[in-house]
Amino acid sequence: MAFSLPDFLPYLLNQAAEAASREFQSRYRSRYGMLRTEWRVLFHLGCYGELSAKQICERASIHKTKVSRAVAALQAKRYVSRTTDPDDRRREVLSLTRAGKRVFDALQVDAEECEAKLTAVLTPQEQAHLRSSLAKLMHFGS
Amino acid sequence: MAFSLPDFLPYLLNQAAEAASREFQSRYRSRYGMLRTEWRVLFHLGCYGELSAKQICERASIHKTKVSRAVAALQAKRYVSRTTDPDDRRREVLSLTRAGKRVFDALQVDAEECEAKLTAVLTPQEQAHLRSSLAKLMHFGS
DNA sequence: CGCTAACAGTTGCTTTTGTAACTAACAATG
DNA sequence: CATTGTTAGTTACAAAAGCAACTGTTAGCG
Repeated sequence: MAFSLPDFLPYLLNQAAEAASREFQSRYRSRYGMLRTEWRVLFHLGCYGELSAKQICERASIHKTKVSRAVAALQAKRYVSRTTDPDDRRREVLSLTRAGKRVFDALQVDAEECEAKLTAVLTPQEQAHLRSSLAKLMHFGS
Repeated sequence: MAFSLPDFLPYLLNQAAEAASREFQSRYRSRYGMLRTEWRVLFHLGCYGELSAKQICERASIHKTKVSRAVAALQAKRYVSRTTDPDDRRREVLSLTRAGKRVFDALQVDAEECEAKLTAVLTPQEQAHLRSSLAKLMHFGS
């Protein structure tokens, strides 16, 4: 039986992911000069509150050097502040500054618009199925 | 209403795509020293026969510089050969060498194994829905 | 305690990607 | 046919990612 590239899940997933990302990317990039890892870190802090770099790495499965540099960039933009955890001085607790919260709020609106555009091509049932399947695949290797 | 990061499609899609890619990546990387764009180019030629770089760019929506470099790398590995199209001497027609075909055949087996592992976490119906939704999202911006 | 191992995070160096400018070939217009 | 514009593909330079080695801190164990 012939192999079909457009049915190969890693390929299909990647194509869909890139198409979806492009839409949102234009917003955080042009307006705030942020990189992909940067908005992710910002959103993690915005959605879940204070976290250490390590916790972000685990939740998002991003490598620690990427997070480290994203945090440094966000700190340079004054969106994120850090304090050393007094109970474990290796740990740096990250949180959004007021400016960071404002940017998060603004990008949240963009994200919702983007989500609306994407989900518009799917029925509510398709959306539910998609999310459920993606969630299963996401935790694949772990 | 609170924004939920794990329900945000660009994020969810990306996480799932990366998880799925990791599985296959280990194979083409360790065994053939190939990069992501390289296996894609190889598979395009393997699945569809002779193509120009431009055609691969369009089909896979990969930037032309990435394809250019992937083709150069595949040519250096003697997996791909090129001939100038006599009807349009700007055009370079690419095709797999015998060695390239062998590698393609081997990787096809790996791809099918990988696909099987991934689809194992989904029912046949879920798979069908997933593919259909991904296909819709894939052609989003175009 | 003192020693070793593990951990959080950073930095330096290499590889890969992105962007823009380039070459070479064709096409259209006057 | 000259000139201007367009296309296929490459290359040079800058930005970003990956990897390994490093610092500083905590934890375990003799």
